[in-house]
Amino acid sequence: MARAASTKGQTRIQKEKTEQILNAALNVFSTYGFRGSTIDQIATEAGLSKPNILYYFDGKDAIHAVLLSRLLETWLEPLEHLQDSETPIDEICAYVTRKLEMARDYPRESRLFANEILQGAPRIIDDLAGPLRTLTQQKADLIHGWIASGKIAPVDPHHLIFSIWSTTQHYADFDVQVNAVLGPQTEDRFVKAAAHLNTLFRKMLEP
Amino acid sequence: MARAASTKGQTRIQKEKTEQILNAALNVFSTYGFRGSTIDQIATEAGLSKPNILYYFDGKDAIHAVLLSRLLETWLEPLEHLQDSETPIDEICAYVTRKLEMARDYPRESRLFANEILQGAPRIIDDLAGPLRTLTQQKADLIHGWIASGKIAPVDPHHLIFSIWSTTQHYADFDVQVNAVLGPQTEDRFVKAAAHLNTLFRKMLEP
DNA sequence: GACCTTCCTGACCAATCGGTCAAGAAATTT
DNA sequence: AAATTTCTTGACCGATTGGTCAGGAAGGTC
Repeated sequence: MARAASTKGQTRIQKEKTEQILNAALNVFSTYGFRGSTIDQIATEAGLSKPNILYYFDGKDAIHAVLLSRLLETWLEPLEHLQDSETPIDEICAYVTRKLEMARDYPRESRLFANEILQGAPRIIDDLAGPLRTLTQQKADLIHGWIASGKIAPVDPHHLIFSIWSTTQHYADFDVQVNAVLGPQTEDRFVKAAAHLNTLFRKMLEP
Repeated sequence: MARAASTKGQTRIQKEKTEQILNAALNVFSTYGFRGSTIDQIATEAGLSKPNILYYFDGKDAIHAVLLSRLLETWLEPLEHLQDSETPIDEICAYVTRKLEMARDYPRESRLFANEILQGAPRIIDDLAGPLRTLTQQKADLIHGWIASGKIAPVDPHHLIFSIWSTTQHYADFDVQVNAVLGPQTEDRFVKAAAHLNTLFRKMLEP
């Protein structure tokens, strides 16, 4: 067991180096996926030697596992915040905005997730079919309630959620394509995207 | 130069084996990305020996290149078909439907593309910034014309196109997640998705 | 400053990687 | 059926992979 594995009793150096490694690993894994990434790449990126990486982590899998579990913690948070409201359209649009902000501020995490899903999600399939499914079903019920009371237009709640996920994460995962198509005028991309997605979902949900 | 490289004068066996290899390679590359895939994997998948693969193709890169160029040929086709019409909303919805059908019928191609983009699109960045950008700009102008004549509601044409790409491809690229969240009731997924996306874009575009 | 723990690395290992090659097997042509 | 071309593969190569280990350097404690 590597030193950093125990969450308790970390020295100053341990905290620094593990974060340094995880940050470098996030860069590498989010770009090349698990199988396409090497410990050497992570070591170079982190400015450390390979054996030093393996001093803090039990192996390539262990690093990836920490990143994934950290990711899943924060990934579901925005959806968890979706709650009953007198103005459900605003509530949903606020969720869209939050998701888009995450795509803007945490693109590496988004791509790490996308890579894992694309490759069949071997390491997180249980989380998807478990907690994520439960949470999604719960929020789908909430949305269904809004429909039943005529507060929003009738839509398939699950597919609405898929639309929100896909449209927002697109700006992180397909960033290269978005840049290539829009050209070098990069600055207000997320502002325009926010406005666009806001109208998109608002118009769809108006009864 | 491997035998299969010349498009002309292929023998029966050459045609068969190259297709066999490309099919296997599409399975592997679309799942693991370029760097995460190995020639051995492709060989096993194709039921051939590794040297036999390399008899038909000049190397790993060559196989991947053929798959990508084939992909790009067919990938832009649906968007190219988007043309001026008296009923632009129907025209756009038809495009959405076509894209969704491609996600249903060619999920491997979609994932191959997604993997390439996620990994920074090193091999197709020129196609993105060139032909794709030109075509997208052209269709954005077309959409802008519809807006100017009041036939559809005002939207950012580029971001509209992004929304169409992301929502449709989501059902191919994030297939595992969609399955996990929706559960084993898989059959009419694409039917429901089609209906959902139809209302989504129709309501957004109505003036 | 002596002692103990933590930290770091060069050298190394077996396995796998992309790719080569000579030589034999199978098709095809004559 | 002989000659020629096409096809296939076991054995092999150097480079890279994930990972180990002994031993030295640095940090912290008394």
